[in-house]
Amino acid sequence: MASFDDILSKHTIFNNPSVLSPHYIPKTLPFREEQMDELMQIVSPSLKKQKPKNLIIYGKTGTGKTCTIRKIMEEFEKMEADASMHYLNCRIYNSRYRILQKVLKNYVPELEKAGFGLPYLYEKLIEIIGKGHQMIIVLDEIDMIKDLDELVYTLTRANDEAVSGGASMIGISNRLSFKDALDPRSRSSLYETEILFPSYTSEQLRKILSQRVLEGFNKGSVEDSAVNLAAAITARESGDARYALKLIMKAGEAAEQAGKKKVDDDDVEKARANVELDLTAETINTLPEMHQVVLYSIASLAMNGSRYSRLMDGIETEEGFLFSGEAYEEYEKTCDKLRKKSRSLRWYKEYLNDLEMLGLVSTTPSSKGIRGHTTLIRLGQKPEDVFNITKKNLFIE
DNA sequence: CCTCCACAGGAAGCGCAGGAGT
DNA sequence: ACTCCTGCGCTTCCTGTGGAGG
Repeated sequence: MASFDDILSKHTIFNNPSVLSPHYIPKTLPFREEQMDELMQIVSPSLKKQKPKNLIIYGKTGTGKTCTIRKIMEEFEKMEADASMHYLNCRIYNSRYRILQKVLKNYVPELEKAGFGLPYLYEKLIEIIGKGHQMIIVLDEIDMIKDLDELVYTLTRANDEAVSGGASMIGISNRLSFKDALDPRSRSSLYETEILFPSYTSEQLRKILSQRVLEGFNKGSVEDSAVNLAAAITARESGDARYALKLIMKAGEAAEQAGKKKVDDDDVEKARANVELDLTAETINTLPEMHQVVLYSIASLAMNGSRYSRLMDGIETEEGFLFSGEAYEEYEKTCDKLRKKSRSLRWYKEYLNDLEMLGLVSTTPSSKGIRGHTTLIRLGQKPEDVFNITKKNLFIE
C-alpha cells in the first residue's frame, strides 16, 4: 500500500494549481494596461458623485474581459465613496426583474424572497440612488438578457427621475453582432462608450503562460518549449487564454501521472484532446435539464445518420447536419424514452437559440436542393463527446 | 404566375408559485 | 383566510417568407 507520504512526495510538479484556474486574478494583467486605464477613466466619475457613462466591452472568450473588470472592482472597493459596483453573470440573471432584484438585495435584505412586483423594485431603486448613491451594474454575458431593451429603458428612466445619484451599466459581450438585435433607442444609450479587447497573439500568450507557470508550478518543472507549444496551439485555434491555461494545467497533470519530473511538448500534445472535452463538458454540465435533452437528441441523431446525410449520400457532404424537423421528432422520442413531457415546437426553437448562443450548435437556413424552408442544425463540438456528456448527466443507460 | 411546404418568430394567454393587502 | 397581483415557463394561435413544384 502507498503511504500518504509517497503520494504527497509525488506532487512535485505543481506548486499552486489554483493560479491556473480561470477564476484566479493575477496581480498584474499583462497586455491589458490600456484597457485598464480606459476603464478606470470611465468609472472614476462615480467616485466624485457624477454618473459614469454606460459602456460595452467586447472581446472573444478568454481575452481577459471578466478578469479585468474584477480587478477594477477590487481597486474600486478600496476607495471610500458613496458608490458601488455590482457584478452579475447574465446567464443566471437573465431578465430585468432578476437583475434588479439581485442588485437591490444588497441594499434591501427583504428582497431575498421573490414575489415583489417590478414597480416595487423600481421604487426602491429610485429611493437608493435618490440619496446620491452611484451604482454601477456590471452585466457579464449581457447578450443572455432576454429583455435588455426594457432594462435599459428602466434604468434610463430611473436616472431621469432621481434628483441626484445614478445607475449605470457596463455590459460585457463576446459577440459583436448582438448590437443589431437591440432597439435603436436603447442601443444609443447603452453604447455611449465601447472598449475592445483584442485576442491575444501567440507571443502574448507565451508571456502570460510563463508568468502563471512561474507561480503555479514548481521551479523548473515545465520545459520552455512546452509553454511555447501551448501558446502556439492556442493562438492558432482561438487565442483564448482560458484554453491555454487549461492546456498547460492538463499537461502538468499528465506529466505528474506518468511520474515525470518535467512537463514537455509531448504532454501538451496529449492534453489537447482532453481540454476540448473538458471545456465542452463545463458548459454542458451547467445547462438545465431540458437543454441537455435537446442536445442529446441532436447528438444521437448526428451519430446515427440523419435524413439529411441519407439524402445527400453519394454527394460530397459534411457529417452531422440535421433538418430542424427531424431534430424535433427525435427530441420528442427522447422525451418519451425519458418519461418526460416534451415541450412544444415553438419552445424547442427557443432552446435551440439558447444553445446556439453558447456555441454548442450552429444553424444555417437551408439552401438550394431541399423543398420548402428548413433549417440545418450542426453541433459545434464532436457529436460523440456531446452525446457522452449529456448521456451521463441524464442518467441514460 | 401562383401555391404550398416547412419552417421562423411575434402575440396572447394560461397555470403556477409566492408575494402584498385586507 | 381570502383575493389580487407579478414574473416566468410554456402552449396555442397566428402571420410571414424563400424557394420548389405545378
